[in-house]
Amino acid sequence: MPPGRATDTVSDRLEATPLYRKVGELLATRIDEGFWQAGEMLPNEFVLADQFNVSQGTVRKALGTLESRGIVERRQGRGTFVTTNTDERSFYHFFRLAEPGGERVKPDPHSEKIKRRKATKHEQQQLGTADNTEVFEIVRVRVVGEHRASRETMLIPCDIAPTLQSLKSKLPNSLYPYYQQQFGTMVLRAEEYIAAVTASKIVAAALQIEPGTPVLEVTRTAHDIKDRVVELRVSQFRSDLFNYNVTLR
Amino acid sequence: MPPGRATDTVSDRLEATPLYRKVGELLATRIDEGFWQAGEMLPNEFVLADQFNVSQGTVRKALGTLESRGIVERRQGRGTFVTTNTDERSFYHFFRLAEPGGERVKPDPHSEKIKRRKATKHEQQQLGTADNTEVFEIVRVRVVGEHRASRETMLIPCDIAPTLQSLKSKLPNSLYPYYQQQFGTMVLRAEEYIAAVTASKIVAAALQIEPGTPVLEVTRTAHDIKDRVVELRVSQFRSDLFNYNVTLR
DNA sequence: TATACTATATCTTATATAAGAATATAAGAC
DNA sequence: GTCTTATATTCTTATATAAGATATAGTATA
Repeated sequence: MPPGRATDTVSDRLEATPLYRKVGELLATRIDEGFWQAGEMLPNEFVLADQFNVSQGTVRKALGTLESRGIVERRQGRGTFVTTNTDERSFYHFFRLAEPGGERVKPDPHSEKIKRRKATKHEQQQLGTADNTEVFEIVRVRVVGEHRASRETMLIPCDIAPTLQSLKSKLPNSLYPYYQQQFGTMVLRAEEYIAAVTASKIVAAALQIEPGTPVLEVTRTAHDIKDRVVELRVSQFRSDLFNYNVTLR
Repeated sequence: MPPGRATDTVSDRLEATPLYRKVGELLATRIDEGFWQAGEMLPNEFVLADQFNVSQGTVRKALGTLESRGIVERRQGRGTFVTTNTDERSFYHFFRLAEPGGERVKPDPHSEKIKRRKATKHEQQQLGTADNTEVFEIVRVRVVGEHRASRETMLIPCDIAPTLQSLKSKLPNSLYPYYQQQFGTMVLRAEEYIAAVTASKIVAAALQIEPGTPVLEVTRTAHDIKDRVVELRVSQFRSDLFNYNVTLR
């Protein structure tokens, strides 16, 4: 079929979107809705091309956009797979702690508390949810070797992670893989605001440092495929032993 | 010409690189060497295809990689242009200051000092240069409205920016566009390490805050097309009024 | 018979090319 | 000046072929 159909009219001229983008959107929506789950293999390019009634190259280009957004991973000769937020991946993308001027570090969980409460007005606004939203609040301390590294306070709407509190065992090391496995929520983007503050008594106790010591305070909103906010997080990082590392391009 | 030639041997099998990547590398090298300058338009896809003896589609894919690396910008119907590091672009990519939880801010220069000196051993190592490297050291303070926002200390090897000190007028608002215009050096990537520290007397004076106040200290290496280090920079940011913002994906 | 190796078939994504459409700009007609 | 046309550019789509990965069947060997 030639790209420009003979039936072009003004009305569909207005909504002229390239085929590959339409296909890409449809695929993204399917994945968001759990049609294909984490780690699952998508049908091959030719099958998808058949389903959408386009050529393999067009499906290919659509899949390329999903790949660059981190939604799928592709391997020549193997197939196209829904990205699994493994611990590794999750840490690599969303946990930026590093040796000063050097390699990134991977901390271990040390302790955690979880409770259910109502979100404040401000939190509701940040989450983009209605009034009276209930959230889980998780406070977790992490260690690197012998040292306390961070104290994180996470806020997750209950309707996103309904069974979170009934979890009997400890929370998994990384939450985003858990969100994905349990609730089909795929964290793809995080927006962070970093400040230097003095450690409060609570933070100092958690990080085993003197109150008043400067620490990094990182405020984050985490977003899914459709850019919905799925988590609020405020973390304090010990900054004398570790740095926050990021690459700008 | 079909992709796999009948003359394939073991030796050229080993160096099997897709055409579009070879073409991309050649184009990147040309731009790095100043064959096409900032803002200049490249020949169109068909002309380049002719020059490299490949099809338009292959050139197109190569240009796509350069575009995603930020080396060129393309506009349908207009052409492909070497990216100009405008002030806007430079600030947007490489200056991450923002209102807490909100919009990015664009500060103005307030004062600056420049001198020439020998790099220390450690600096040489970070720059990846030989012994006895001479550098320019620039110290600059920036303001947002009435408030001091940052104090930056930049280190640039003299051979990268030979005429920097002879500059009569004030330094331009943003340095990277200047590097590109004057020396053909295109900063594409910056690696940053962020720490929370207490303001020293010098920093406190520059930022007009009390000594001991926590400030953000950002240590940066800036890299060009070929990933050479072209600048070292240590910046202190006032953190009570501003935050460091970054998007992770 | 069981096991290890090897070729082969088949499934997958990747690469290269070609043709036409969409977009921007300049030149020409009125 | 304003509209139309021409021209130059990138963008979209389709097609054919290559290349990578994996399972399977066959074969030799112990």
